[in-house]
Parts: sequence; structure tokens; C-alpha cells
Amino acid sequence: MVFERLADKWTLLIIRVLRQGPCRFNQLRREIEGISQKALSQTLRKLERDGLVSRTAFPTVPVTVEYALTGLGDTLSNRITPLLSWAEDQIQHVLEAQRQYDSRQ
Amino acid sequence: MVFERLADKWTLLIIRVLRQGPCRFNQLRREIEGISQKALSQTLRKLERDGLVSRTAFPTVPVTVEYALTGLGDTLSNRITPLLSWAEDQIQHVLEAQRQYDSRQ
DNA sequence: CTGTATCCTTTTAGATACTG
DNA sequence: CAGTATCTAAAAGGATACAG
Repeated sequence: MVFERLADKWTLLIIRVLRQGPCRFNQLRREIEGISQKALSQTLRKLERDGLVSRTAFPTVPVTVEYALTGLGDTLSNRITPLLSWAEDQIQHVLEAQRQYDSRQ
Repeated sequence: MVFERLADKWTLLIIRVLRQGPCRFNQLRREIEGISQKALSQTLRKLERDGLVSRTAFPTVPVTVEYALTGLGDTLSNRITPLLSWAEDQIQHVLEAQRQYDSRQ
């Protein structure tokens, strides 16, 4: 299901980075705190398969690979950005709700 | 992290249902195809802890419990709805991309 | 009706090593 | 640089039983 792809932490974070422009593998790795090489690789492969992200290899030595949002991926990122902004803006409210909930137990 | 809560299939689907109005436990279960009692219960507890969903128990026999979006949850649902709409609208494009990707291997 | 607890199986994630 | 393969440990998920 498509929901399962969207409902993935790394998917959301990768798309957020790619929204700023094309990015190489290890650069993505550095930009996304906590992601492992394996998780990045697997998630990029799925996004590529879904037609949301493009992968371009340049025949340099060593090889250079650039990931970018496709047109479809760009329309998705327009829906994801408000969600991530909401999370950043409201995180304090969520943390406060958690404190209250925990203190009631 | 808040991302992990948002990046959850059941969270998105539960919020979509609650956006239509308050709902009881077993009604949610029926509306959300494939969710187990355990998954529904656990996800509702987390959403309640995060202050996104409220839980109200009515002292009937047997007990009646109503779940609803809080004010905070409502603001979140405003960001989630476009994402779910995107998924519904674009699913054919994604499936076509998958077919092309798979046929290239 | 609305859950929690437990057991058990299946997935997933992390670390490490290795390749073009 | 950009990955894949493998192994293991941890986490998640399903089924069942039971309780207020």
C-alpha cells in the first residue's frame, strides 16, 4: 500500500532534504541524523521504485550518484512539508501533553 | 520523536476517521480495515498521551468509550488530510512506476 | 463493550565485512 | 564513493485468553 511508504520516518526525512535540491548518497547520510547506510539505501530504492525519487550515476572515478525528487515526488513533498512544519511547531505542546499524561498514571 | 508518531500507518488512518467526528473503539476497528485490537488499542493510547486524541468513558453497562480529536489533533489532521488525498489521487502513478521499475530488472 | 496480558512467530534494525 | 550481503539482536505483530 502507498500509505505504508508515506508512513515511514526515513521517507519523510529524505524527501525533506531532497526538496532543497539533488543530493548525493553520503551527503544525505550526513544530513539525516541517525540514519544507517542500510536504511538509507533501502528507503532510496523504494522511493525510486515508486517513481518519487530519481537516481543518476555519473561515470566519474569513483562513481558519483545523485538523488533528486521527480515531478511526482515534488507534488508529494508539497504535502509533506506542512506536516513536518507542524511537528516542529507543535512539539512543545506534544511534550507537555506527554508530561501531563505520565503524571496522571 | 514526534516524527515517529506521525510516521505510522495506523496513526494516519485513525486520525482520518476521527476527523469525521468522535468514534467508539469497535466502530474504529470496523472502519479501519486490517487493524487488530492490539494495534488499535496501542495506537490510541499513544495518541492520547501525545494530546492528539481524547478518550471519554461513559458509565453505561457495558461501558461506552468515545475517542475524538483534540484541538491539537485537529490542527494535525489538517496537514494529514492533503497527504492522504495525494495518496488516493496518485496511487495509479505510483503503481505504474513500480511496474516500470520491476520490468527493468 | 473495551480493553490488558501473554505467548510465540515474524520483521525489522544495527553492526560488520566486503565489492565495483 | 556508493552500495550489497550476512548475521544477530531487538522489536513488532497476531492469536488467544481473560477482566472490568
